[in-house]
Amino acid sequence: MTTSAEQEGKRRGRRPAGADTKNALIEAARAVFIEQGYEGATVRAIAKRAGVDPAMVNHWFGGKEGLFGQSVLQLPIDPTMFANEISEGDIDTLGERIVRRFLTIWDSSGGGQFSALVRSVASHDMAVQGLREIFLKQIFMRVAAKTGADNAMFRATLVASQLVGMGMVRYVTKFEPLATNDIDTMVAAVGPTIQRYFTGDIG
Amino acid sequence: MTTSAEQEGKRRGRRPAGADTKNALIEAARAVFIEQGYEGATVRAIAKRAGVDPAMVNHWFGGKEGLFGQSVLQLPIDPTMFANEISEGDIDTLGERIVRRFLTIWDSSGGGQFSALVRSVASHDMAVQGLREIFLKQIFMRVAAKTGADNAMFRATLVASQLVGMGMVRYVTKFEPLATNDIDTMVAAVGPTIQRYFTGDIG
DNA sequence: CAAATTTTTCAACTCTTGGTGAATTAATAA
DNA sequence: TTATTAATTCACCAAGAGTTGAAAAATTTG
Repeated sequence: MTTSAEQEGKRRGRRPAGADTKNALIEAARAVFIEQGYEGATVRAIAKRAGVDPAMVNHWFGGKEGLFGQSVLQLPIDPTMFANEISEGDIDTLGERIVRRFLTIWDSSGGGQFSALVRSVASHDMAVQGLREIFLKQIFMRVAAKTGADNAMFRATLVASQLVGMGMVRYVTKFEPLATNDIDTMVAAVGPTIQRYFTGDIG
Repeated sequence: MTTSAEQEGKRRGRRPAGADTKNALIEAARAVFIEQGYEGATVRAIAKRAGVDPAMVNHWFGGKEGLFGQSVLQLPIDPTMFANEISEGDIDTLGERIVRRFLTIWDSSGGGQFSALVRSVASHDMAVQGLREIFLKQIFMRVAAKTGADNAMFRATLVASQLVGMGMVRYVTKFEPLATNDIDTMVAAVGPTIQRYFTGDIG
């Protein structure tokens, strides 16, 4: 009965306004990259999920690579703000504050955003450079410096290792009960570890 | 001058014996999967590296998937043996023993094997199930049970989080100085964390 | 030796990939 | 209104993917 041209949403030409294709693509890309990784995710699958033609990826982002950078590689935090927030306050509760802040941020996306970042790092070398820059130099290194302890860089990497690992187990592999334990429980368990890495005796 | 049939090493038919194609493929697969990830690694590239025809992958492993399982997903340790080794000895140095053992094992492949596993987990859901089974239930859970502490499963996941994180930073993102610090230094820094997760107060 | 089997290469097939350019339609400017 | 610009879809391409089946050569078996 219906010709292919009659079907709603398949007409050619510019859309009747209000349709934010760019954002739709970014959200779809996040989801698909999370589920499939960089290589596994296809431009076609992303476009389909966004309800848009695959050619739009090229039009708006210059290609798959560009879309990747504009979706997954965008952190949900402002590094400088993060560093400042956790720096101010009692130095003895620094570890607890960081763990709480870390989990609050990543929990808000159900862990998907964290998964995506790990996938990026695993399948895409360029992401590693970005992470090092942001996490280490802009955040942990800055915090470690404020404590005045020696071996600031080593301490920063130790902190990163525990936080990244906690994220892996909670968001990626989802080992129970760590994956669903409430934040307070996690703070009590992991906070002291971070605290020691920053201000304690590490050998 | 030379016809294609004259060139050495390109004749058809069975090879002059002694050529262990299967193993050559497994080793090549490990290398390429490590460097490229599952999707990024091509059967052709693996075969070329092994000096063998791509069709051999199908012949010996039934396809790319099979080769993946027989190469990367093989852990370089025997879980039961590992659990026993670290269980025996002074319970107060349990943490140190685990860190030392963990690093010794994965350092031996230059970290590549660990990277590959992470890549698998990130791009291949089936690997997660395998990891949970092996790491948690067969190793850490068993050890945690021996200590007689409460919350054995929570403790096991905490241990896993710190070890996985250490592996991520040392082998995957390679943040310095943690990436190249010698094992003794790492044991001194991280050992106490593991020890506390197993036998200490975690909230 | 002859027959059967195993191992290997080769060529080709099909499917999917990311990307391109023209055509089409809506929105906007003159 | 008319002309211009922006947004979207479509059909198609070249490259590369994993896989397949037949042919060829070495080995093993009878």
